[in-house]
Amino acid sequence: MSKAYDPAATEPVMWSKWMDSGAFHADPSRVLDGDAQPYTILIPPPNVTAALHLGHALNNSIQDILIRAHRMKGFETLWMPGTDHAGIATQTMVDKKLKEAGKPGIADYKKRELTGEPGREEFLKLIHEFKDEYEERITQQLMAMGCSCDWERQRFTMDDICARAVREAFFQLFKDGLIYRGKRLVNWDPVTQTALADDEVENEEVAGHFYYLRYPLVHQTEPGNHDPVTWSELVRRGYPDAENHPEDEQAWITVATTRPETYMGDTGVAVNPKDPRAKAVKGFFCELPIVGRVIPIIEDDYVVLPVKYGGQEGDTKAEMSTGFLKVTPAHDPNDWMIGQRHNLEPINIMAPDASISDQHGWDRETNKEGGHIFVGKSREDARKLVIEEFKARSVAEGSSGSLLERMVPYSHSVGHSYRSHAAIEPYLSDQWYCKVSDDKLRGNAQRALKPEQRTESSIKDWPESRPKMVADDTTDGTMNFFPARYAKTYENWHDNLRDWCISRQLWWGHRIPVWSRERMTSDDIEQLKLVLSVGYDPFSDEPDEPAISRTENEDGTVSMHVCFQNENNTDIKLFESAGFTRDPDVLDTWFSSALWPLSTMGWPDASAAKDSSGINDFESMLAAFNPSSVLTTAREIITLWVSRMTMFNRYFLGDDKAGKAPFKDVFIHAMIQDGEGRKMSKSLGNGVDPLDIIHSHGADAMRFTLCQMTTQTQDVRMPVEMDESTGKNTSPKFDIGRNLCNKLWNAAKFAMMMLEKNPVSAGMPIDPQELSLVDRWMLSRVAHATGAINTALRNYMFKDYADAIYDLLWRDFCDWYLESIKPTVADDANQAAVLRLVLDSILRLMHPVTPFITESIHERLSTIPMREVTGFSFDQTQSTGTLCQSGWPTPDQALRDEVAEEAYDRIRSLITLIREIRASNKVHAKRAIVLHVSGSLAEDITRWSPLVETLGNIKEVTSAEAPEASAAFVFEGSEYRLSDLADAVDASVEKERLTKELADLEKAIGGLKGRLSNPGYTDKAPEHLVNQTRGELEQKIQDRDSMKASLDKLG
RNA sequence: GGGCGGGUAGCUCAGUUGGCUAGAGCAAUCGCCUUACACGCGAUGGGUCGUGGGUUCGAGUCCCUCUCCGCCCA
Repeated sequence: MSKAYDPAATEPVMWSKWMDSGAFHADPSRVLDGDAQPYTILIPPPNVTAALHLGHALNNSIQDILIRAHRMKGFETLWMPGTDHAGIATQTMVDKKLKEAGKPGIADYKKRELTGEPGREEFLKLIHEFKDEYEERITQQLMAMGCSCDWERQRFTMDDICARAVREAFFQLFKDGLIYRGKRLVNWDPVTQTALADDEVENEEVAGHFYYLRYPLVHQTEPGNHDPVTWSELVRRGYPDAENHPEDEQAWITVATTRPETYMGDTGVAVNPKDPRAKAVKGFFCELPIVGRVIPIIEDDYVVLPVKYGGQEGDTKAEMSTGFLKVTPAHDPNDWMIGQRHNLEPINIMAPDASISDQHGWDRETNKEGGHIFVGKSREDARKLVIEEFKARSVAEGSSGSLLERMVPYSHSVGHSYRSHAAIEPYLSDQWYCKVSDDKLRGNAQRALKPEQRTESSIKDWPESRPKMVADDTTDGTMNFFPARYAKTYENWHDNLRDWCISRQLWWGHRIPVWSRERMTSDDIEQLKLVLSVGYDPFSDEPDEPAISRTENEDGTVSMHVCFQNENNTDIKLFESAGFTRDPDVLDTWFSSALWPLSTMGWPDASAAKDSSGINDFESMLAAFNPSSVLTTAREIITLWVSRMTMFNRYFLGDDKAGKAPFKDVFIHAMIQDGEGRKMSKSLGNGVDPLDIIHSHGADAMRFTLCQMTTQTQDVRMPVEMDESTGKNTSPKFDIGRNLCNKLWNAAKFAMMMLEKNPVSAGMPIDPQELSLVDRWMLSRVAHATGAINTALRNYMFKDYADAIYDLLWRDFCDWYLESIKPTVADDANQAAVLRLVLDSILRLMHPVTPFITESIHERLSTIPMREVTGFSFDQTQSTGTLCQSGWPTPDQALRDEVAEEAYDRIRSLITLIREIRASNKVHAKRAIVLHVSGSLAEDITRWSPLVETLGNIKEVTSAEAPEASAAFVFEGSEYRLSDLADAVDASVEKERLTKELADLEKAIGGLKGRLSNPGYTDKAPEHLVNQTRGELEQKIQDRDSMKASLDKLG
């Protein structure tokens, strides 16, 4: 074996070995035949937009640890790999890359499409090429990390298998009325020109202004005819302060807005009914400056009262408010609600790119409205122009002050696209919605949660969300978050859930399987019935028939939407010939992600599932592996993903639409930040590439370090440094993992050298009682570590796992066990057998975290026969000669040897004392010294003397009187001496050391005495504690007295 | 505005129901190329546990106040 572990030489070889062994392939029949319990993890499919980052490395290391440990524990494990098509992200990424390369972008392909050329298809081909490249890269990365996925089953959210699931799910939801068409405000991204879901919008604080605009008041005598309202009229109606204005001038009200550019879309002004001015302006109208539209003043208690009229002091909104609110239903969600309540018409004044337009709902010319100067301006330019124009005008000719009353700086949060980072425009459009607020979706998601993780306040607001928990229920109350606090995030999300906008105006994604025809008259419908085959009723609800929904329009016409279950339905052509066209939009990426637990298992039709690689054993996958065991993911997608998977899994897998949750546990891992607590990102340049770390430190080193970092907190920090020699980012934290691997390598090298000298021969299991102290101690430590690791795995405490490995390998095995057995192992057959067994166990316990190095060492170790120790066995697995399929250690409780542990701990304390003296007297490591023992413990020490001699480099343990030139120490109350430290012992060094130790003892004695003289303590503290304190004090006094005696001798 | 996480040694983090002198790794210092490992071995120094208060015989741990950093939601 080489002097140092070489990951680059080892990892590819071990990887091939695993792939050849077929160890990662899951066999559902073993589960269904009862040969093994299933253990399943579905990979959170990484987006095909980029290579994996360190966060992925962490998440996938964790999953591999869980999978590998359970494989060794005898479970039939399935780790389902795959990637996500990431609709908007991928499409914008490809568009950007094309533009950077000077090639035509999506805008050009859209033009082609308009001229009848194949634009959409051609562009999708380009995205597919991009996807293939990144999918390959991601796969390579996961393999380089050692991820033991079932690679034969790798999926992609847009492959045929997944597409079938999406089609079926959409059809069922559509048919059940849980997908509907709605015209309402969406979060519109004007850059990518698509709608976004609420959770794809990020709020950012933006420094802007509050603009105070004056709207003149008018009477509307008849439509199109209006007269100014004068201040004197307002005085008569009791409008406060109206008397301070010239009485014959036109009166105005002031609205405050952060978005003056939307004023062209105003269709009302609202005032709070509690406002004292409300009565005075009742029945009046406002005339929109420049545009000239006359809009009503309505009363709505949504309007915030200004402080002057009853608003709360200190409330920023009340302090900013004028009491009058311009209502723009088509461009603000709150205004939309007000508009709904008061029948105000929404007027959309923007084009999809957010420029001002009179072509998308603002019928400016027909209504003879002004404002043409704003048309065509971007929303930013329009804002400037509106302000300019208002500033230059006054309410009426001759009146004082401009229409722009004032501007106040104001910073507020504005929604931005999580993809393009453009400010979101609330935009009126027709979209498809999934009715997730329905109890069959939301309710099932809530009820899936374990009762202990629900909060009473949530259940109180919504009693039907309480898990039913009938006997043998495997549906409600089964899902468990780790750490538990994240259940709250999940619960809270559902409490405030709104319907999910699932259509996206993109090309890259699952095309919506709906054909529509808008505004059909009753004649059209009769004609349609004729066009369709004789006897065919488009409104029937038979299986295999398309699902049809109708929306009644205001003008009495009907819009019809037809959803076909299969692409090859012959009726599609019929409907198309009747004027139906396919919806051009695609589905939100999360729609297919939400089906991941189903689509990857061949749902809905296992027998028909067959993918390009020819794998066709989906037959029992769903039954064997759904629900999965655990989902490990990042907290930011608890809502986007975890919730929706739960809804869909339960909805589609239950006869009564209340099936099983898709996973038993949900583990939310920490987020890796840089040393300053910032997110790792490309723009900050503080990211660390997993492949760089694999090259510099090895995959195992990276995995161990990540495992050790994974605590239960929500963020973990990783100081990032630039490696000067490679110009790449790295972190000193990975050295821990590399050093650990090297330690293991060398320990194994040494152990096998010993085993060559003293080969183990097979035979009957050894009775632990026949073993030496140190062997019994070591087995006890393995048993202890196994228990600690099992507990850590059960609770997803990965740091505890890493620490248990570290302590077992480095502290117990290397520092003490190997050092202890050096002189004896070559001649002690039992000891050699224990060494063989312990090393094997350590390899097995470490394997899930550091798979490559352990597999490599195991390959050599397995050539040496193993002789077992009674009580020390391994789980049954489908062994194929690889470590990754070898059994997990299952030591009996009886191997936990308290007596051996206590005795060995005493020896270690004694050795530590001896080493301290050696160090303070600068005794060379090679110089063997003499230990003089006396007192009651002399017998024990003599019995341990071979160990003491080895570990302390003692050449002789004697009861003979020590010579003058010797160093004293106190162990368990008695004085011991070390002699032959050097040719002469420096008395002053000795004196200094003993004096300091004496002072420490005195201090401790003082503390203990103080505690015991406090009656509060002796009366109230538990008796065993008080006794313990008394014993301690006694011991310290003995130590002190011995120490004093030693010091006295020095003079 | 609501919710959550965090503030413990120079750095990264442990610290279970309150109970030994608050721990580990790295870094630092000193000594060692001791025949597995210098990616190592032995030893040493280093902390008012964010602030202020409370409960208790006893608080890093429980309660309250304030403060700073970060995340999520509105």
